[in-house]
Parts: sequence; C-alpha cells; structure tokens
Amino acid sequence: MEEQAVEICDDLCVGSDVNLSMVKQKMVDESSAADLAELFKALSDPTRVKLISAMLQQELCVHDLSVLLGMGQSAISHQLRYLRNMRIVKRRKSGKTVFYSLDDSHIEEIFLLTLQHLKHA
Amino acid sequence: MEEQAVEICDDLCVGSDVNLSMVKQKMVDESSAADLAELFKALSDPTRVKLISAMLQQELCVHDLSVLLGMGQSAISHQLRYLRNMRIVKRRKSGKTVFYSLDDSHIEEIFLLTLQHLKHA
DNA sequence: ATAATATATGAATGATTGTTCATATGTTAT
DNA sequence: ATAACATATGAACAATCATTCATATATTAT
Repeated sequence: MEEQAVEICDDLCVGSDVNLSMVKQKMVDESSAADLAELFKALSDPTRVKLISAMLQQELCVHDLSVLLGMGQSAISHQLRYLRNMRIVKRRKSGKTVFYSLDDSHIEEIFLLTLQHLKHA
Repeated sequence: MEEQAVEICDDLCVGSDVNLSMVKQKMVDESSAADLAELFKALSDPTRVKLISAMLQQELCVHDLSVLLGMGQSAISHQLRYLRNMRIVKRRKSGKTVFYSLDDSHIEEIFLLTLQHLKHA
C-alpha cells in the first residue's frame, strides 16, 4: 500500500472550501491521463473516424478504403499505420493486398456509444 | 427521402469482392465524422482529461483546478474555455470566483467507459 | 478611489499533425 | 527478368495546438 504524495500548495482558494487532497486522490494519475488522451486522440480525426466506421462493417483492403473515403492511397496507409500502432486495427495479408479490420472491441463500444449520443443529442 | 449520391469509381479492387456502395451507405456521413472527431478531440489532451477527471467529482474554481493540476492559471482558463465552447463544461459565477462543472452526462459516460477499458485492458 | 484578488484573453512560440509527393518494398503475372 | 499492381514509408509543408507572457476585465475590501 503506497501512500501517494499529494503536493498541494498551502494556498487556500478563498472562494471554495474544497479539500483538494481528497479530490486529487480520486483523480486519474498522470499516466492514466496520458493513456486516455492518447486513445481519444486516435479517434479525433475525421479520416480515422471514417476508416473505423467502414471497418465496423467488414475488413477492407487499402485500395477499397482509399476509394471509399475518396482520398489518396498514401494518406490512407499512413492513417492505417497510426491505427495499427495504437492496436485499434489489425492487418491480414493476402497476396498483394492487405486487409485491415478492427482489432479492439473496446474501441467499437466507445465509438458506437459516442455515435449514439451524438445522434440524439 | 433523399437518395444519397454514392460516387464510387469504376475501379475494381482485384483483391476483394466487396460491394463498396453497400459499405459506403452504412458509413457515417461527412458531417457525423466531423462531429465525432471534434468530440474525441476535446478529450484528446492530458490537461483536459485531468480537468474532466477532477470535475467528475465536484465543481471546482479555476484556482483550485490550477493547483490540482500544477499548471498556470492561464493555461487552465484557456482549456476551460475550450471545454465550455464544446459544451462539455459549464460555469457558475460567485463573486470573484468562477466554478466549473461538467455539463454533459454523455461525456461522463464515454469518459468512464473508456477509463474502465484502459484499466482492465 | 485604490489595492488586492480571480479570471479571461490576445499575441507569440515551439511542437505536433495530416496530407502530398516521390519513391521503396513486396507480390504476381508474363 | 520485366512489368504491373498493392502497399509502405520518408521528407516536406501548411495547419493546428497547448502553453506562456503580458495585460485586461471584473469583483470585493479598505
């Protein structure tokens, strides 16, 4: 059981009677905050959103994704690499073509939950 | 009932027998993709994640948030403005101090769901 | 009015990002 | 071996971003 060092300065916010140490203890730590931000960042670009939305239905090759999104093959490849590094997407190679599909059901849940919320906002 | 124009090029991906029009119809449209990306972008920065994580517990004034995160007041104010523009956070003014709290339970759900997934990943 | 406190904001800056272009790698067919 | 095709990748560039600094606004106390 480690006692987390809480470095709250002596300053008292006159406008509040909040116990800052208490709040700090329950906050996400530095590393979790970074992880959360990193994951959300992966979903924070329209191109990547569309890629995920397409692969939500079925695995697709780079060329098809490129056609679907109306974007250059290079741009698609770069973004797929990004998503792959984040382990959001996985590859399957078949001859010349490479098929991509979603690798993480967590992402799928988060994506769909957020989509729902946006729909009946 | 508008028929959505699906501009799939004649190119056939040799490596796949996918009906691209079908996939395209089920994909999120341009505007939804932008909205999704915009929302996720709001959560894609460690500072904003920590702010939300703090306010998940209770409303807090700018000064307290500044102390909690160990960051300058200006940086905090700028990010709070961002979150407020996104309607993720709301203000309550009391004398000199301004209290911020979460404005959107959707965000809370998405945030907590993602946090859970990261924990037992 | 003046000082003190809390927050907001515009400008500047360094860092990161998404796309494009050119080219490389890898696979299949001839 | 050569050509054709599918994908990957490095460099470059414009655009966006998060923070800092200086300063402005607003509120309260003296």
